Amino acid sequence: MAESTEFLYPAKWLSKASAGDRVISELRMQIISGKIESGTIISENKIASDFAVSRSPVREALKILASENMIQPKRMGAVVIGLTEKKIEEIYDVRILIETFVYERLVRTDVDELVKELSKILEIMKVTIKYRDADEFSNQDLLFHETIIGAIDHSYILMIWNNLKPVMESLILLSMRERFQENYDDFTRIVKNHELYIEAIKTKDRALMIQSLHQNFDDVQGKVEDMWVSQQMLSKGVEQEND
Amino acid sequence: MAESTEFLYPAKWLSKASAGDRVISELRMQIISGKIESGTIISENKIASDFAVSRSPVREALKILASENMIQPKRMGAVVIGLTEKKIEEIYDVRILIETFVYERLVRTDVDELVKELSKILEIMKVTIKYRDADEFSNQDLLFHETIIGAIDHSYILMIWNNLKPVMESLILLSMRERFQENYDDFTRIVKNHELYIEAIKTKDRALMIQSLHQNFDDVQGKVEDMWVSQQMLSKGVEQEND
DNA sequence: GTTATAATACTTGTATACAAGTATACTCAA
DNA sequence: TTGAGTATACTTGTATACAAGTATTATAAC
Repeated sequence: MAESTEFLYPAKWLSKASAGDRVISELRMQIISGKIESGTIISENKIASDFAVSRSPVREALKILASENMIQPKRMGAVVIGLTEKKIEEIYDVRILIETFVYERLVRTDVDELVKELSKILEIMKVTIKYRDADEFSNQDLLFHETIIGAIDHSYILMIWNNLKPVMESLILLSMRERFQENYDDFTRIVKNHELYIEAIKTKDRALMIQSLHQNFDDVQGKVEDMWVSQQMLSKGVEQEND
Repeated sequence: MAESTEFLYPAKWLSKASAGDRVISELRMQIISGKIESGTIISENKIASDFAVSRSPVREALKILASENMIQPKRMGAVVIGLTEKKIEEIYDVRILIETFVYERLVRTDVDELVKELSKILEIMKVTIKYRDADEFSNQDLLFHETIIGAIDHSYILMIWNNLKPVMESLILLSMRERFQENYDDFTRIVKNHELYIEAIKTKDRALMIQSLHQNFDDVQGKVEDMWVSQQMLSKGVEQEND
């Protein structure tokens, strides 16, 4: 195991978290970043000793990560799957699917409160950009979309979001950290996209919505993939087998 | 706790299952059937003693059920949520959403193999109807749709299905058991709907697909709700609070 | 060298013990 | 009767022990 003592997941987001939560979040980041290569075989005992905790919280973590398709249980141990370009595209397929669904509901309701809330989040995002806080920017970016989704009261659409969210979070964290370093100018465009998004919701202009939705995702997706591919290159990505 | 020693979940489906799996499946059935009323407060210890197992498998079960929105964790214990009419509608919203997405992919691929597979499943369904095997019919019904969804190779659409599946399974099991008793004639219509479904996939007739999809769900949904409402009446349904 | 069998070192699933925290009930004072 | 403070009986989170099963390795026979 790599000897870096650095944690990838923001420590401040784990202030009230249990050991299990820490293992889940950090392990996910290590898998998605490629620090743990796909194809690696892991076991409860191995992870437990790596993180210096007992099997109980680890067991919990592996169950979660398996449900997120980050690892695949075998008869003995589990093989790390991680993300591929294809999977990242699939994640955005689902996001477009559910956000389109949500928008169709939103046009039939009062969105004043939502628009105000989104405007607030966007302003906070601008501040995080100004102070180059990649982690908090990622947090607010996710919150922006979660707020939209939460605005329609739909427990199963929300369930999909909640299942997708952790992987998205890791992906966006890694992407934004890189872009704050390498492509700071990206953020003016991201802000503009989000403004467009709010405008589409406010005016209930379906065409504008479709446009901003795809523009937003196409932009993010391309960049996330770039980041991801380079990350994988660094850790000489291993081809996953399809059991 | 009710003194019935009868299990709601088919025992034969649990032949190779762990104690944890048994607790998950049976607990889910008891919640959805209303045997455990919504609003009930449960704890790991309580369920453990009810099922005569230790806390370890129960802990696992409650985590799963929480992710399915069947229970809601509190500071101490968890409150049983269960299903409402609204939530059942929401489940079918999502099914229509993903099956429509899947269909759009299917029209662009070779569906011969899939159509053959679906025809086989449908014939098995007919046999289970003939022999009035409600549980196996439910199994094949779910398999039918899972086969369609699995036909496009999309891990995150499949993930949504997998998240939805257990609750669907319980719901369909309860519904079909009742209909085999009370509305046996329903099944000729169900078979016809599935035939239409296969036809829509084979001919790649989008209009036919939309029609059969909604017809299928509208039919099932109405009936499931009827069943569910009457079940709830039996157990004098408790209004859930929205914490 | 090859193959069959046995020993060993893993693996997961479950039970149990303990620690730390939270709600409830009880006691005592006013 | 009411209220503050404490004791008690819960709760979850984690560590650990053990059982049963699986893969690997070593050993022995040919």
